Amino acid sequence: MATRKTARISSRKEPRQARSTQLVSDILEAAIRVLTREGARRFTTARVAATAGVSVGSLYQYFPNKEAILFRLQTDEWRQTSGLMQDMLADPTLPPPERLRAVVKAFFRSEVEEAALRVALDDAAPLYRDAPETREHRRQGRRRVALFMREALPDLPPRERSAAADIMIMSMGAVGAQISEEGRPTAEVDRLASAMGDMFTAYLDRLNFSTSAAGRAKRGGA
Amino acid sequence: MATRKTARISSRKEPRQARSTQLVSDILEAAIRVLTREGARRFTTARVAATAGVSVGSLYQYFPNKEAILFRLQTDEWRQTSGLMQDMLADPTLPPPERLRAVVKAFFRSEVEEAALRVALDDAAPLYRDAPETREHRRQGRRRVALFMREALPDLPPRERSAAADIMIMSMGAVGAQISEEGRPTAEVDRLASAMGDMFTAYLDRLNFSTSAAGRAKRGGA
DNA sequence: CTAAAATACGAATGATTCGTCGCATTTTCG
DNA sequence: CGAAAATGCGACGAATCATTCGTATTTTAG
Repeated sequence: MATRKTARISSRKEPRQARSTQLVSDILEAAIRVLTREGARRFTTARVAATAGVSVGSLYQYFPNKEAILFRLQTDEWRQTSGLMQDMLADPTLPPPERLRAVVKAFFRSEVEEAALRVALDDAAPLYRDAPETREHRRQGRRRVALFMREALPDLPPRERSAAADIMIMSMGAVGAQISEEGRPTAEVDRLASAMGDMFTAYLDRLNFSTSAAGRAKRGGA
Repeated sequence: MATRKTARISSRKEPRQARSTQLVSDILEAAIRVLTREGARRFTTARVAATAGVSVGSLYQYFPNKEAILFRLQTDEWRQTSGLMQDMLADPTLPPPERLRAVVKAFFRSEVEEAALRVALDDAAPLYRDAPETREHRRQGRRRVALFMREALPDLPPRERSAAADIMIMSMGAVGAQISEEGRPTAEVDRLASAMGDMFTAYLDRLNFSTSAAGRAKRGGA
């Protein structure tokens, strides 16, 4: 087991002047450039600073360490899709399976959109994966899906329902890491998204069918 | 994009005497220990050598670089499950869906069995991911699944069939990275494996049903 | 305008790591 | 046995990096 030190990852100090605000956003922009163009292995504080046109010292004014920059990028990425997912999963005008399809499709699209960044962040994951903030993000994601599942699979016992949710989350979690080829045609991405959507809905339908059938049988219905 | 140098990963020289054969296996054993106990980040040649009770120089006699050790471990892991999968997927005595369930279950079990090692190898993946040998392994895996799919989804057009295969491979690929908590009870692992098996079979059934129904309709049948 | 606070700088530091090389020891084989 | 080949050793060179700290510059506020 890799015993990690559950490092603190929070901002060192908040930028107060316009100058420093600009500096921070320059650094973040540069960090993305470095990460996508050079990869996680070459993501060094010196390179980021140079790319941003700042000095390392300045960088360390606002980020306690390298992890913090990566974590910030990951957080931004996560926020960017998370809100969308939330809205889609809760949309009351669509039946649950349709919502799920929509979410899957949006997710594939967004993962492919910035494939290089996603892969690089993934490679760098060991650096920030165990941070408490990261855990919190995961927890929230699970909670949202769980809420959706209660609606999509109302008759399933909680234990099986959460297994179903876990499996789907797990499957989607693999997308970013594996779809990452550049220049992949949109049609192919959509085909894959559609396939995963089909798989999920087929699964949901079967779960609902078998439990409601069992329920009817128990209650003496046809 | 991370432009990598597609490093050569092959043995530097073959051990000829009993002494050196032992040395190599000592190194590999130590490598596993270091990787599982210390994690990918602390996996250094010095630590591996020390753990094995050998010198760095000796290590470099039989491995051209650090990647080679990791790659060798990954290959061994892969071989260990690959044969089993192959047999299960091709077993003619079971209907395809049952085979798939069996494979999924076996896969979950094996991933959890050595969770720490899998996760660490995953973290180290950037070091060997782009090696040609690794690509070859992936290619073979896909070919096997494709073969299975031709049997499980005979009526599906090839394009959709391969999308289905990709989605399932992708989903299973996520298991190792995400199921890794230690001390996870076997019951829970099996529940998850079972859920994924259910999902896959529900998907297969639906694909078969809809295409065979469409086929019947086209041919004028009921 | 001026003193204090905030911000920016980047050379220096200390730690880590990979991989090599010349030499010592052990094994093989005639 | 004895020479040649194989194996084993670990100090060392070279490179890379994260992070700090004393100083210089800019902004703010009185």
